[in-house]
Amino acid sequence: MEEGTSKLPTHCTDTDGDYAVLQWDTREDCEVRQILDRIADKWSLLVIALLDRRSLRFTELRREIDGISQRMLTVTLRQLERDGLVSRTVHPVVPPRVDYELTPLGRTLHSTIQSLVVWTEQHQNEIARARSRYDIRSDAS
Amino acid sequence: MEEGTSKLPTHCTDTDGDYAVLQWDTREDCEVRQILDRIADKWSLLVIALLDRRSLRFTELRREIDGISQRMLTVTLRQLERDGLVSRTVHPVVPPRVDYELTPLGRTLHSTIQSLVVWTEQHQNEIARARSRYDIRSDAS
DNA sequence: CGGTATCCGTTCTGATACTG
DNA sequence: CAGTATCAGAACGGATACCG
Repeated sequence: MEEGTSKLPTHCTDTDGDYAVLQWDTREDCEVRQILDRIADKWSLLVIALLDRRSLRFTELRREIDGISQRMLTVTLRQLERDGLVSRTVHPVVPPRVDYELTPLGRTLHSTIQSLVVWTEQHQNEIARARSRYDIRSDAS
Repeated sequence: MEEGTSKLPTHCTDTDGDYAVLQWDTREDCEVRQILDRIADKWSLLVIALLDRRSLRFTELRREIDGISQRMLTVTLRQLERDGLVSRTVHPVVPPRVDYELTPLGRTLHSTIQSLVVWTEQHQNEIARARSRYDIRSDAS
């Protein structure tokens, strides 16, 4: 199961100048690239960000994430569960109750995601201005 | 242009317990959601991460990002340029030379993106194990 | 309530051909 | 070299119907 053809060095840490440089695997099928695609997903990001602090039920998540369909929430939660980032707890009651919460691994990711969200909130006006500038220039062309 | 129907509070910072809680706009057309979709994009993430330290030419970026098509690199770079995250410099020489580099705004985003990449690298094995566990359970069902 | 299964339009993306 | 334009196939994602 360990690779035979030098598969998966995945990244190497290198020193260039006076600080560490991260050089990741350039291959498309690289593990890191695949995982990034998953967690940087439109819906995954929101689910992880919302599962801060307390567990949420399926319907609560759906209500919080405007625009998500039942199908996409299910798909997203299954992926996150598969990746060990979210845990799913079924309470055997009627009507059914299912709680989702971050696993310890998921919680370590949460802070990084949160800083991405915070960055976006703090810079949204700057980005909006940049877009206006760009669009005006394009119109003038 | 300022909203008339209480548009765009976009997020409010709230205190609950002993630390700040971020509650963002749940609306789908919210600015933050749109921007997150852009920067958390599969290719954008990689471009921003690669543009650390030095500017890169179009072809250099294409070589570094395995699997990206010319079209998608162009599209991605235009979006990042529009958002004011990447600057495009055309050198009037033959053959043409175009350099891309992070703007100051882009550089502030870079560190956040980088920590996402680092998180992924550090936890890829843990995720791979979680996936195996999940897949084995599913097979057994 | 919390799903699954299916259908089907839209969107994304790569391949290809062409250009300044 | 660094693109643009076009097109077709694949993937995404919503709507709907149904189930434990």
